[in-house]
Amino acid sequence: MATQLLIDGHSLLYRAYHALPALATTEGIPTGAVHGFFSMLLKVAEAEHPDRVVVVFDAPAKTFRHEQYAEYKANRPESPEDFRQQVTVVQDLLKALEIPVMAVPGYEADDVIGTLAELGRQRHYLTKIVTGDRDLLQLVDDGVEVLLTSRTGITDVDRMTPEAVRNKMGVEPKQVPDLKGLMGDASDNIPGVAGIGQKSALALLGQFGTVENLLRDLGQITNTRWKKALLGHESEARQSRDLATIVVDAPVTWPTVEEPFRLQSSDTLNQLLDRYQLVALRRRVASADPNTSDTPSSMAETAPTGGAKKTGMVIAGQFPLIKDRAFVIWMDENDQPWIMDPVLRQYMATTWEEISKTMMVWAWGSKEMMRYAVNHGFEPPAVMEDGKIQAYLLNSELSRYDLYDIAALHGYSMSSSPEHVLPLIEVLIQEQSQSIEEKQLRPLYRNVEVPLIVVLARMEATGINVDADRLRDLGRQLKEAILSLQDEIYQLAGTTFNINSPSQLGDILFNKLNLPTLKKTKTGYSTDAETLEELAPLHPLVDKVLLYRQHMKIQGTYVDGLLPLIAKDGRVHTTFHQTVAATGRLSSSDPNLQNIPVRLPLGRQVRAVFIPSQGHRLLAADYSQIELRMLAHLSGDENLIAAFVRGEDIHQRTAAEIFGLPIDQVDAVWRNRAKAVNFGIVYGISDFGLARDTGVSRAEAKEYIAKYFARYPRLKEYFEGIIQQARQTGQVSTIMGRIRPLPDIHAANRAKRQYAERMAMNTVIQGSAADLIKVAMIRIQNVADERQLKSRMVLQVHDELIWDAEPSEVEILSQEAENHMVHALSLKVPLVVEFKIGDNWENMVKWERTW
DNA sequence: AATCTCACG
DNA sequence: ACGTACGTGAGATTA
Repeated sequence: MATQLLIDGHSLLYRAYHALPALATTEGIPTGAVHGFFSMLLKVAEAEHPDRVVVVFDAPAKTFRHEQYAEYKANRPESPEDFRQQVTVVQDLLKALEIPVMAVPGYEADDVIGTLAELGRQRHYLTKIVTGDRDLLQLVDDGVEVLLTSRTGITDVDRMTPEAVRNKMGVEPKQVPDLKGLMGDASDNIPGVAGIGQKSALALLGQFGTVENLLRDLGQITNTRWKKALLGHESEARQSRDLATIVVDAPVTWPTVEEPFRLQSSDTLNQLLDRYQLVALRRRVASADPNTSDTPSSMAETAPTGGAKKTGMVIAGQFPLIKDRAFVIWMDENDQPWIMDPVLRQYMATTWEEISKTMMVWAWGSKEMMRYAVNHGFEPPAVMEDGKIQAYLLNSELSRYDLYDIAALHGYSMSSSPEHVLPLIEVLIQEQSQSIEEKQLRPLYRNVEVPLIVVLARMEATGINVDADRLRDLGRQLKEAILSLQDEIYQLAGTTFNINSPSQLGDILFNKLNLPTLKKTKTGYSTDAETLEELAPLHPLVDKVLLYRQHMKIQGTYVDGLLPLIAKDGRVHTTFHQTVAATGRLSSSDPNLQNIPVRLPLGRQVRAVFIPSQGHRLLAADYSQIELRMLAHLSGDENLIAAFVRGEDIHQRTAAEIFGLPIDQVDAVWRNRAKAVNFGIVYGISDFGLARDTGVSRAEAKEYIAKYFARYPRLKEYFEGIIQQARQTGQVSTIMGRIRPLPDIHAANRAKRQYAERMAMNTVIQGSAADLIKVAMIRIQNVADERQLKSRMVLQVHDELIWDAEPSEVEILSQEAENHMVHALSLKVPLVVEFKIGDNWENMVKWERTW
């Protein structure tokens, strides 16, 4: 059976117009919708193999079959100028492609399509109608399908057969006008019957079948509300139905078309394609026609300016990559995507749907692109490979993982011209994949780091709500306090000076006031908080400076720093960095939301400006003692494991063990010392550091450490083993096999060497904890998606996750979160997660599930 | 650009 | 006799 494809031109072009970025030629002629239109048309044509293709537009005439329709046209806001320009471009191109364009004065495109379908039926054609307009569903029958463009995009269609229409609309195709006649259709300006909505209309049609039957048997309606709505409004129902009814006998002649349909090159066409710089289409035409060369004529280059080097990504049709079906997407500094054919050095249009559904994505830094997709309501493309992540996993010590830096490491010195980007990314990913395999990093890469990218992109896109008024108010209070502190300091110093300048402050403290110098820096004497606290009893100015510094810190970093980063949606959208911390942790910047003050009341006021979305609550989940638990597991120390299995207060237990006290005689002082020892253990302990932090003598600190290791012998062996491993292999690895090179482990300089040893010990602990929470984040997000929760994960602070939570979801969300946090990895110690909830990030209180 | 200081885990 | 707690990011000053 022969097939005709009928394209609802206006509907399709309008969809393309909205689905695509506003691309334009170098002369500024808009072409985004044109790209999308033909991308769609050709895709459907390829899939459906039609014998003939006809595109139908509304005629530019003023008279329409229905006056009301003319009114609707007249009332409709003028379509944007850049849209109307593209209608002309599309029509010119269709003409050049020898695809007939039909428009009948006085008739809507729908009527022309309906009539062509009818003419097709008489000629035994199968008709396929491409549109986004559901009115056309009334034409569906055994010989007519509607390919309905989906709501999200333009290259995907729903195939509407009679059965599909019944499922989607709840009525037979023929009943669509009756349905609209009753319920109306706001988008088409069809009034319907007041008081009858979709549910009522479906129920009535279910009983009576048609509007005519319904109006004839009004007496049979039992529902008084419906009866009242219909009585006396019969004419409205009929008129609305007629408005919605597509005519199938418009004065249309069966167009003459070359059969079967195929793309065909011509001089006219090529000139148009060149003029509008439609490279993608030109290539498709060229590849469809063996007689034409594939070389474009003069094509101006339209490159974005600067900043484009930051993140690129490759999208390819198959593996290995085939260059003519690959695109590069640059995310520029404004987070705008530039889709480019790297071979032709030409920017072009394709759709995110096309990328997601049909392309295998290879990327160099894909998170920005995903964040863009999320922000614009597109399904973020599933990334197969991200070379930047690979490079980081292979050597987490570097400070940058920009494409050209890594290329240089691999011995490639490429110019940064666009056509080099694709092969460069391709070859680097291939080379790095090999190394990932060799270093046994594949599970970490494939199961953790790559799936995490989209989780982070979504967290960034979501952002966290901020009470900007409260933040500004805090700023005003701080400003006042700072001015008065400044005054007091100048009074006490007997002079004005820049308190923010360590050298000027040092001059006042150490020369003018003759306070003792306790600690040196590279450039002079230290004035840090630790030093000032020691000096405080000696002069009243010192405390004022400490207080001034606290206020200044809050004002500068958190108030003035944060305010300009509040986006139009009233939220701050941090960037999570996945390739920065050498241990495998995430970091956060612009703003850094992982160091919002919490310890002091003054700083906590900043925390209070972070609030949930309207009607939501903030929910936080903290791992308890995650690093010590991880250490207990990794070392296998029975004593430490037992303490966690018994659910003891670990600092209290440590105090009892190393200070030889009965557990119930451990007071706050001993507990705090033990806590410092535990921190020290995690950091790679030294007696000096411990002494400094606890205030005890260095000799005493040394004794604590000795006792600690005596009580936890396996732990000492474990650390020794880690350092041995570092010496032998030059690296250490975490619980999931993340590696950190430690080149300084053999340094001649002892300080450097010891530093590397502390890094070795700390990295396995910190890095393994980072592995753990990443796994949890991915699983929690997957479950939240499956359950279609409205709650959104918004922050990760190393051992803590925070959600902007829909109140009714808190129970289930916390249950899933706890489950996946506690079971992310199977350890020899139990993991414990504590929940808090609140109306801002400061006032959160412990929360326990009721079931 | 480097240094100092300080916020977080 | 060394010179130290581990991992980050940001703002202000100084060079």
